[in-house]
Amino acid sequence: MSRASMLDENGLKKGPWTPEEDRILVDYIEKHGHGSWRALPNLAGLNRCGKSCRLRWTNYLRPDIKRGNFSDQEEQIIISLHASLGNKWSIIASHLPGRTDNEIKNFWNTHLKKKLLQMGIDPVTHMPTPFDHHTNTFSNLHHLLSLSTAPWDSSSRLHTQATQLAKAHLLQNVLQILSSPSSLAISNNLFNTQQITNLTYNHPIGSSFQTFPSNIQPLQEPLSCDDYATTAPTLALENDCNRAESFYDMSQCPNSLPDLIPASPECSKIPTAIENNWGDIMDDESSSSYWKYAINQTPPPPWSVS
DNA sequence: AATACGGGCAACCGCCTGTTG
DNA sequence: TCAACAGGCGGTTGCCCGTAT
Repeated sequence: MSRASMLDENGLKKGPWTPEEDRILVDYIEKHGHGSWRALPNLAGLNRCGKSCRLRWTNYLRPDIKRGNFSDQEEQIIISLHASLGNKWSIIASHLPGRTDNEIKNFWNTHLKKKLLQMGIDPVTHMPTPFDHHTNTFSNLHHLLSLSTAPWDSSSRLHTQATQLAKAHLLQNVLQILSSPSSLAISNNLFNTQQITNLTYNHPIGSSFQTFPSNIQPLQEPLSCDDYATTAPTLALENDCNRAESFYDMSQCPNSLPDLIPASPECSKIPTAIENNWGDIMDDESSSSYWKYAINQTPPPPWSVS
């Protein structure tokens, strides 16, 4: 199911593996371990380069490879981790037992990327598509709103996600307008624009990203199993029961995830001015549920100083 | 029925990093 | 300190197959 077999300049075979080659490789590794990959082909009697053997083993023949479709939970983990890590497929794969980096990479490129685009999210930045200054429209907002009002299967989370994204999208564009030079005076009455750049909100499909595109979330220390126990109740408080439950469902406490909301208790304090204005812009559900303030600058913001 | 087209994915390529002497 | 080597990683390629025309 791939390129036709051929020989490279060293006479080593390239292209698809035959069942017989697979059997030889598996037999050898089961008996001796892989050891030096470069030496393995000769020792095992395979006319392949070591690299090809390693890839075949790690991506296909390893006994702990999980086959089949990705679950919703796996999807969410991939999206979350990609928002934090970018195309670090091997690290993402380390959080999904039985999945290979290659498999996740392919899944991302063929499925998730399109899915995010359809939802109006840039798959690179994980941010809603920005305000279109040429047409003076909120690109994709209409689409998101139509998604949020369309009939949905009750088992699907997309409905909620689309609603939340539409709200987030609207808010982001409002913020952009407020932060424009012509609106600076107005926005300064609401809050310091420097502070805006550090606002993050909890991505409805499992990640956090900033309202302004200048920064990507830095890699956080992975969550420990205990962190999951504390993260899930937080999520529940945020009215995101599905996601909270999904954390609880990780019964075997899988590999850790980055901290999606980089906020210590004091850091997560939402400034009153912003909170009040959010309330005017957003409804109750989203105004207080999906936003947190991350303090990562010095000096601390005025509202954190009594 | 034949052909064109596009999606999915296994495998390869080339670069980067860590290790060793 | 440096070079050589091995392994790992992300990006890309190209074939197979299902679907549309």
